[in-house]
Amino acid sequence: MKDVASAAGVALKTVSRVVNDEPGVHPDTAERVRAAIERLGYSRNESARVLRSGRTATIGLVIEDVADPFYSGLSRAVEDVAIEHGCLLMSGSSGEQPGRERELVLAFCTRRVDGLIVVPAGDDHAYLQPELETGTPVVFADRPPGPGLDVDTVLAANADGAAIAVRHLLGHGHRRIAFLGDQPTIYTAAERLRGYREALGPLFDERLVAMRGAAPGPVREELARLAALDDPPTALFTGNGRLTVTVLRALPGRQGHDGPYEAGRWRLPGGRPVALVGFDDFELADLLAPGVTVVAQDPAGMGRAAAELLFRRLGGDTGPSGRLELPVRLVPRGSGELPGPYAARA
Amino acid sequence: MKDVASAAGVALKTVSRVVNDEPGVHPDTAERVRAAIERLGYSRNESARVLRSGRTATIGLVIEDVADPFYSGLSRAVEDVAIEHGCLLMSGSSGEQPGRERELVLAFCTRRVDGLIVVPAGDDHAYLQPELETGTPVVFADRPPGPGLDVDTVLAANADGAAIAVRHLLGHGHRRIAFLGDQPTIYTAAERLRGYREALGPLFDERLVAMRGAAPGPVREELARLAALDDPPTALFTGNGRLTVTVLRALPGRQGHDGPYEAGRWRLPGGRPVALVGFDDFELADLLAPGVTVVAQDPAGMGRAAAELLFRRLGGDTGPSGRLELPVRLVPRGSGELPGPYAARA
DNA sequence: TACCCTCTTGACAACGTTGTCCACCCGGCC
DNA sequence: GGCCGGGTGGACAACGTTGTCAAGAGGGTA
Repeated sequence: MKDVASAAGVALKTVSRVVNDEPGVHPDTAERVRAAIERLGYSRNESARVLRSGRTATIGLVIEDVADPFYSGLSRAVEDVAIEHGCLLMSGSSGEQPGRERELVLAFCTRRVDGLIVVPAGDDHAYLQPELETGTPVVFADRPPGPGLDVDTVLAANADGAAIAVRHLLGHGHRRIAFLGDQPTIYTAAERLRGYREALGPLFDERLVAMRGAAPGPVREELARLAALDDPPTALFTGNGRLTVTVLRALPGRQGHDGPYEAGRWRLPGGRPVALVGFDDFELADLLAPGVTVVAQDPAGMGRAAAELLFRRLGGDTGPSGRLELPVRLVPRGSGELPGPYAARA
Repeated sequence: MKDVASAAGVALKTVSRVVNDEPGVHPDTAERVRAAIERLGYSRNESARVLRSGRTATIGLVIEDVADPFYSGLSRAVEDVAIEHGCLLMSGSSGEQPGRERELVLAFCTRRVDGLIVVPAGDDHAYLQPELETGTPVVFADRPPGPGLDVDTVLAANADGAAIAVRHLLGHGHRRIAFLGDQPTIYTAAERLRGYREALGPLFDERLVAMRGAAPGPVREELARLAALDDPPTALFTGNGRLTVTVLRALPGRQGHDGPYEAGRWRLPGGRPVALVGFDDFELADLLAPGVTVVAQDPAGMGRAAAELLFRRLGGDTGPSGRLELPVRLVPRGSGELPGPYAARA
């Protein structure tokens, strides 16, 4: 900027004024300055600007994993809203590790992001308190903050969605409905379990619950265990998108791999047909045979809602913090409509 | 930092030394300073640090769309390498618009990222020249830079991969092999077309080429056109992951939707069975019926390679810029092994 | 005791920008 | 002619950090 000033034969401050479109500069002078800027290929040093003004025009986003379609959809929506507000996005994946979540958040804070959107991995967020006190707005998405932290939060209707899935299966004549979910320490998994349990009421049977995560090994083991029960499930409810896919891979009745079974329905190990409803939609769910019935969340909607809340705060809204619960939607595609033993005759 | 200094009863510089683990501070003093830092909840202002040192410990990534699994996989790999080097990632989606690509790159530059990885949308990158001259290293990924720009580049073996796919289909007795690709203005699409054409040699027929992008409408139209030819294709080669999925959705012979056709093979509109090989792997390709044979790229490998090149430059490597071509891999799953009319008898 | 050396600490300038305040020029008015 | 006010431009400090350099303390040696 100094160079531009001397090249244009004006003072430093005049260049600053031109760059910031401030009033009080003669058009001719401004033109001379702009020419010098062009000639020297000058670009303002944002760090110095931040140092003075405190605004980075950058927001931070912490998610579990960009490579998970749920979070990449959310990411994209946040980015779009950020761009609308002239902001850029820094993002990081915590990989479900509380330590990494914390490191990312603090790294964003030292870089003085204007605001933060966090999908928490841990449940202790005391480390965020000082940042909140310095006035950095934070919005939690998908999972609520740990105790004692008072921030805006955007959640999906987890328990509701699970109940919808279970009632759908009950309505098709199923009474033995298994739940395969993520570790119950994860908020969304616990909530979905709660919805599942409440919707089942007295039909709830602990032996039909398997919450050992989405790794193929444990999923296979749990499916084998469920299939070997005296009174095995006639329907499965899977607790998230990754789990649904892992389960589908582990079921023997799938197309082109099924050996003795005819195509067109999913089966437990051993061969009994089984109905299936998954939480979370996923691409190609409609192309499988049969199509996979899901309770769909809207990741982009969640990202947009969180980002809009954040920018409302950045715009100066100091009202009490709120909690938003986004609705979910049942998408019937065939796998959840397989009639169970108690189905009403047509 | 000033507050910390006075709280600990030392000079500013001493605090700076402690914060940066510089030698020459008495352990007792350092302990006192650390206590004060803890007590005041101090965190270094990275902007000021950048202003002095010039390093932001941040790199920028411009891709087409984070929500596309190819790019989100690439993103994640870049992020992992960045974290290993103590860097954070800023990323943005250009949405295939050259103007947006440019804006993102320049926005990253004014924020003084240490380096950039770019999947270009446009083919004029003259605007990058000044940044290169100021010493910001740039790596192009997936597509090469426009003319005149001398930077490291990581590409997939696009033409090779297409040729592999075509030879695979030829080997199974197909002679009429159609190509459905993205707009030929996109580098990867053009390269794949080239590989397809070269592998077909005299069998190449312009009428079997459809390059109108991945939108469902045009894809459906092109499939209808191909099916109506006098000499219709017996095999399809699709030019990228999104296209493969769009084509699968548009084919009538799919499971649970097919009416008169038996399951287990893909069919053209009208009912003729058709073999299919796609460029790019995608999740669940193995669960479809039949499984979709693909030529798989490695998005994470590409991200890692690009990031490692970038950090080599940041580490001071000033050698001539290079071009890396990553191999691709044929994954047979059934759809590409359907025998064509010229298949050798068993 | 004088000297030198090392270890620790501090004062100060500088990074590039913006906010504050002041100086100047010009025309019009009393 | 003196004064005022608006329009323009510039000098300077400040943001929070780090690099440079020098000063002081303490110990060993001549």
